[in-house]
Amino acid sequence: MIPINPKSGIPLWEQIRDGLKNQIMLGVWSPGEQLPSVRSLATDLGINPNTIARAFSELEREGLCYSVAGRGCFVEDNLEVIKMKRKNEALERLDEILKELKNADVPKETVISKIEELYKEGEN
Amino acid sequence: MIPINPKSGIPLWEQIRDGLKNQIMLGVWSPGEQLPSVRSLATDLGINPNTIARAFSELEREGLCYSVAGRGCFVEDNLEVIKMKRKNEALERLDEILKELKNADVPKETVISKIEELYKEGEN
DNA sequence: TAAGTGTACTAAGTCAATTAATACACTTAG
DNA sequence: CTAAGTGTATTAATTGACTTAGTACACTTA
Repeated sequence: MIPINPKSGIPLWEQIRDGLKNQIMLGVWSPGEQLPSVRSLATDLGINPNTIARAFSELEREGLCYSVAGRGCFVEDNLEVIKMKRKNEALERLDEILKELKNADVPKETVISKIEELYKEGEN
Repeated sequence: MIPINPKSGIPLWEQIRDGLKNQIMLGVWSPGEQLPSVRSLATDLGINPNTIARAFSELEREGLCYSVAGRGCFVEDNLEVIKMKRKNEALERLDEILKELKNADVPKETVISKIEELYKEGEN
């Protein structure tokens, strides 16, 4: 069951999206497995089916699942693809920041030392 | 004269803020120099003085100028301080991205090669 | 065919943001 | 001291976006 707090100020569809995302990432639902239907979740949580559908739609946009009209919503078969996509997005943002730092005359060595420092902390 | 487009969807105060920011960065107004007054800009552009004041307030928050009640709004004397602040903000964002990349198992070498590549392009 | 699925369209309600009207407080030239 | 100029605070109206729900539609499959 996904935790819902209507008074939190956070939109219901976001709470549902994040709850499902967590479950998917934790492996509660296996790749390719069908997620609970829009209507069953709606009745379980006592809210409108469209709100669930919105959450599904966002998850699909993020690549975590795919919906088929008349059949249901299924967990993405290959979660590695998603991780790869996120990696690439992060690398693009890195490019942006680096350009900005270069324009601000931050020397290359400063940036590199930041990296060395961070990667030293863990075991990666 | 600052370009204004009321139909653009971008708030007037943001357009004014960005226009003034550009002029300051380009040196149209010298450090310490008094900017046009809230009311003169308001009548020039045909909008409410409060909208101009909002733009000024934001510029002050960003450190590009400072307002004195009864006297006027003046360009910050030391623009280098501002550049330094922005540099630090960019470095903080760099930290965020690096953490994310590390979590996504992006090897240190990939990140460093990105840096080498970018800094090779220009003359910095 | 019937029951289940996702989806599209519309509308109501809420809430935040923008903008303006107005009055206030301060500084300074005269 | 006063008047004209400055920025600022408060309030309100309006607009617009967002969330959510109601309802109907289109598709799939047992």
